[in-house]
Amino acid sequence: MSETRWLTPPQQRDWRAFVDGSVRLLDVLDQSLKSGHGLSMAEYEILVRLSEAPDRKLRMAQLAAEASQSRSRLSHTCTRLEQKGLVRRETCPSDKRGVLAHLTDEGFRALERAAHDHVNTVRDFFIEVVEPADLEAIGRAFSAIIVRVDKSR
Amino acid sequence: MSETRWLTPPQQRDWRAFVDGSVRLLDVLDQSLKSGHGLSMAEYEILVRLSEAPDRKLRMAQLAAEASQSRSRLSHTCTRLEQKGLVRRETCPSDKRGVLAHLTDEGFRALERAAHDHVNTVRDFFIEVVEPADLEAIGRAFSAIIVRVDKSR
DNA sequence: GGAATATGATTGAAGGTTCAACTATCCTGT
DNA sequence: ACAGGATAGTTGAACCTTCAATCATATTCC
Repeated sequence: MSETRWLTPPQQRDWRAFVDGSVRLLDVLDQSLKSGHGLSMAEYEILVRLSEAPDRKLRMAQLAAEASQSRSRLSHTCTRLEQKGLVRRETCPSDKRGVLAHLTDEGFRALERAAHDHVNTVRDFFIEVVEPADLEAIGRAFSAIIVRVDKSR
Repeated sequence: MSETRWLTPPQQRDWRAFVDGSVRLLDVLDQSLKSGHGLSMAEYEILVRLSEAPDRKLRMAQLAAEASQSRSRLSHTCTRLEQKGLVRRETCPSDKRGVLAHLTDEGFRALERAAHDHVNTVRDFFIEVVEPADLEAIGRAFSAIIVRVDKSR
């Protein structure tokens, strides 16, 4: 059994700030979306990705990857979004195993409304609070983390 | 109804990198803790805070605040941790409404074991991947976010 | 061509989180 | 002293996520 190599105190401070801060920030965003528009952040992310896809359609697997969700979770969430009328599913013509999720017009309008408030919350609790140079650092750092995590799968 | 002030493209890029990256990173940590030690990250955080508290005891409300959890969630989680024998609860002598959670010796040992692996995962997927200067930026940024979020409550 | 295997997606059950309602104790002002 | 209100924590139900099993279609390879 190898010795544990602890983080240095500054590393530990920074790491903890991230863990606590990100949990709180994502909580604020989730609550604000939910109370204002009845959407969770996970649902919102799905709608965003669909809205940007060509024809507002995406295969389930790709949507899951883009929204950082498991396929199972996406299936359940899509079922709920479908019941709300925001998304519809159809079988993929080129691969009959596949399913295309697509954003309905109602879904698009719901997203437009939610996005307005959401962006303001992101501004108030993130963009305005963080120095521009630190924001860039965050972009760099987390892009690298995404690469690292995806490499490990 | 006011116009939506969208983020600039670089702001949007950085923001999305953070959302995606942090979800994936926290997922990796959660899974690694769960598969290796049967603990969720939320449970781990609770054990850490308790281990650092004087006498390894903390009031529920303070523990909830330090672990960025709701009181309700903490209650449920403590019930599970108690069933595993890692935590015990006792009524607070100075305020009979209050409850003190305290880490058992078994809980402390479980934490020691989990921490060893956890720190290595944090190293592999975070510390080693992020430039030192960017790490400092993250510390600064999220400390400011914590202040901002807590101010809004 | 067809058996074996891989991939895409869904399902149900188990486990965890949130929300609102509730109990109990403590504090405040009169 | 005590009514009213605030604070601490728990609870159960509804909701969401995870996990393992399943079904169907596609691909590989002999």
